Amino acid sequence: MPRYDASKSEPFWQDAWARSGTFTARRDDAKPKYYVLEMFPYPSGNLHIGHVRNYAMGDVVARYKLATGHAVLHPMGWDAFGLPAENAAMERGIHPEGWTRDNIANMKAQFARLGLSLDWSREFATCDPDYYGHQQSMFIDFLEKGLVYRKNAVVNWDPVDMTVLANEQVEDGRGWRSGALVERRELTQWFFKISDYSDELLSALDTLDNWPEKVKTMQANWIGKSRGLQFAFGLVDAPEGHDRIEVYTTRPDTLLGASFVGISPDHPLARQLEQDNPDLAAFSAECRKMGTAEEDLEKAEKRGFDTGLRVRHPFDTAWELPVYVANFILMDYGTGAIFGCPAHDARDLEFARKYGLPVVSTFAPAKDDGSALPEDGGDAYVPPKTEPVIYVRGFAGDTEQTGNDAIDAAIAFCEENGVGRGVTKFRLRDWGLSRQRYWGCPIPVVHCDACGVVPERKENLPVRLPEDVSFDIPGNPLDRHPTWRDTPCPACGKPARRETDTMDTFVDSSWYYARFTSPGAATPTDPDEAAYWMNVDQYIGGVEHAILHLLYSRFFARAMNECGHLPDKAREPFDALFTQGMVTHEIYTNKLFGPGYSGKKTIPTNPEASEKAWIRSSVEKFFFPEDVVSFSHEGKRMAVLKDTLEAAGRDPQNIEDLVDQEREDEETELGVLVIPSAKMSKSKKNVVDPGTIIDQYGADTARWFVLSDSPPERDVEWTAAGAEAASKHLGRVWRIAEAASDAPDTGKGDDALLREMHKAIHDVTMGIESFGFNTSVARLYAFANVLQKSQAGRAARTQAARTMAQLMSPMTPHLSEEIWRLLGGEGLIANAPWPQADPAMLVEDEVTLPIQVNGKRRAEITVPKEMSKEDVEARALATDAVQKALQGGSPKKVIVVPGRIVNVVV
RNA sequence: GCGGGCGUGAUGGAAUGGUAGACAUACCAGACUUAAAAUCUGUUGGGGCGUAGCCCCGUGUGGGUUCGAGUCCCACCGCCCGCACCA
Repeated sequence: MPRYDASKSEPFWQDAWARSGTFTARRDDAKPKYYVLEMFPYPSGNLHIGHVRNYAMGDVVARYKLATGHAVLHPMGWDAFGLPAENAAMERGIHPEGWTRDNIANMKAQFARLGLSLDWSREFATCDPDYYGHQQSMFIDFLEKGLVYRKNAVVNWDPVDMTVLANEQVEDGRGWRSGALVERRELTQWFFKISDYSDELLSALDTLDNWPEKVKTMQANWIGKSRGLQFAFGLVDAPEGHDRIEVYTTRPDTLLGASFVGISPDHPLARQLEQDNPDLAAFSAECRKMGTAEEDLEKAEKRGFDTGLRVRHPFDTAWELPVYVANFILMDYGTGAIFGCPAHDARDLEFARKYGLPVVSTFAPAKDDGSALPEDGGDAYVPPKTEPVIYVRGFAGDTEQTGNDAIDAAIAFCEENGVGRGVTKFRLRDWGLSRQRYWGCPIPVVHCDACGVVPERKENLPVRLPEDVSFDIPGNPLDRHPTWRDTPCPACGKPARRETDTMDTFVDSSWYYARFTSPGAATPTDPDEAAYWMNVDQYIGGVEHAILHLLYSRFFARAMNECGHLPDKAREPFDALFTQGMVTHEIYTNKLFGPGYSGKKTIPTNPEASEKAWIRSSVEKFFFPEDVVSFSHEGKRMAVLKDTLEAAGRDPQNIEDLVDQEREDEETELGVLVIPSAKMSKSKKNVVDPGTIIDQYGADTARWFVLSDSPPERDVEWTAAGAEAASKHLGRVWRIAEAASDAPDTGKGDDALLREMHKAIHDVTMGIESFGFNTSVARLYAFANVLQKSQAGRAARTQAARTMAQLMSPMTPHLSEEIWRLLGGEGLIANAPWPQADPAMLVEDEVTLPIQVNGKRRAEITVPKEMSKEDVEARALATDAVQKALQGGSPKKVIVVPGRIVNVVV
């Protein structure tokens, strides 16, 4: 028999599947339907090994569901709009569409080699005018339903490139290309009214039983429902038009600890004051010279500007508080104004200490643990709201109560006394969808001097992107494209201008799952097909999408439902969600100047060496795996450059030579630092190309590797050794199958093998059902070990080997088909029904119980499975170890957990 | 900064609150071979002792709950992900 040759087998079976149409989704009312979807990729040009892991997982589910008698929908497409295409266009003078289409073609060819059970007849890209045309028509539907509106919002503005920057294009407050300091600028932009659904999006999380808890928690925190008090501080000597400052607080119980009022630089009062206060104007301008990312604001040093204005405390009009304009207060949150209570908020405390403002505790720990109060230099005291505390300056409710009770009491008190009202607010902001870019879905509205903002007529959709554009001038090409931009008003027919903003790419990915149910429909969805295929039974993707993509999709499904594009049951579109971990790979970086050097970039003491190091680092911050020799020494991963090793005449095979080289490099500061488990990226030179792996070992090996070892939700480290091991095992499986087929026809059975087979069926099935692919793989290793050693005759071993092939088929479909054919399986293994475990074969007659004495294992006994608790206890007490421990006395307590353990307490 | 997660042998990891280390990698030893590769077999958490056996320690660190904790609770340390214009 020839060795198994993946390079011949894999294309053969891929062709066989395609010809038989095995993976074409078909409605079949005799079967339950199953819709499995993996997050579609951005067509960056190359599939990376992380994609392989994502799609291999989805494929296991899809193939398993097919084998268990489901009508399976398993589609694939392309999330094709986005910034990288425009960046490529600018850098290389090419067109974003050409670049994108080329990348799609490349990646589709790479997909084909993986042997995934995808229904390619449903493929589309979000940059297809057909797809984005339907998106435009839904935008108009949403507009009619009042789910879209316009308002001002700030963007990152690059004053040199005269363009809007994405957050990722801002580095240390500067534009990534121009290096200019970024400014915040207000533009009128389109928003989806996702905030209308805040409560529903939050409460419906409870119905998502098959979503990871962590994702639901993250979404709940993001939506951020809070109950608080909204009230106003009256201004002393109020300037024109501003007699009060509205604030919202979630901690009204700390009102008597207030020491200042802070307002956003964008607050109307701040804006008015800066008119005739140049210092304040300068301060506010400084605040606006910051990126829009929340992270930047939060990390920035807290700064304020004393306006000189004062407000009266609502409980005591003689008590006045200063009003600051502060850089950490966002106009978008609450009312754009807060009161600061330094004793119970770390940020307010930092601010108060900086500006010498009073710090007054309103409550203290119920149990004095000796730590200093905030007014005595201690940390801000912010206990969980469920913890009882002593109110030293409370004004409502009991002296000792929880934060929650005190807040309720405070709101009630304030309402009774007419100081304010209790309100529920959400952190969730409306979804700004406008992007000042070319490569996205055009927003289908027209601006007319006479009629205002008018939606495009549906019969004119899609509003196609013009193809004749160039990227040699900064800014959005749509803005300067007169023949595209100038268009008659759909309402009055007079000359008007198209909206030149395009949509956020999150819009594209918020409904693709629905389009897959009827990709050719003349409307966004075909109601009948959507009713059949929705919901997505299993959605699989990266945890990095835990909040935005999934929240936006949940919103979109609701909005689509209200416009008649999705059935009621699809308002919550993903029944089950699985978030898989990344595939990582260690990186080899320059010790002195690479990242991860603990941030301590020490000044080198040896000037000559440092210069060399600098020269190298300016050329290479990272090294390719093939340019280094990596090794482990005293539990540390180390690496040296092949070049330096060779120059020094050292042997790369000799560990001592390697260690010597490493020491020497240390002294000359030319060392290579190994950082394990780094996210793959081109710039870090640690990307593993699936193509290379498939060339070397075949797709089955790549698939088997990414599914083995690590639990799917956790990151997996790509190692050459791991891939090698996967390949070896698949070779062994093939030899086991051959041996079974060649075994003498003795008719000899093997009871142990049969039991192992049924256990394997059970455990592998459980593993797949519960996304424990790594444990399924481990079980298959164990089964292979037993089968390999079996002395049974041909029939028994063939049956076992065929079952093994079936159990492996969702993971290694090509090899499994080959074995299936070798062992006389009927038709394609992909169509064969999933094997069933016989429950009778799973139970053991006897169990071995560990005997513990005071929780430590001291002996074990083997007893019949059905033995009574009393008998087990007697047997356990009779063991030497227990007798020894008892020393003639009697046990204090004996715990018998049937079938599990016996614990004797002495 | 805020929110979420993770931490177990040399390595990836397994373990409904019930024998920690399944399965695999790596290493070592053996078989086969002129040799190597491939393949097959076996050993391997650390330490100790009176070494057919037994004892002690051990799941990032420190506490706690429990007859019993890798698992639950609290605090800390380290790493990873998200933070609304990357996708």
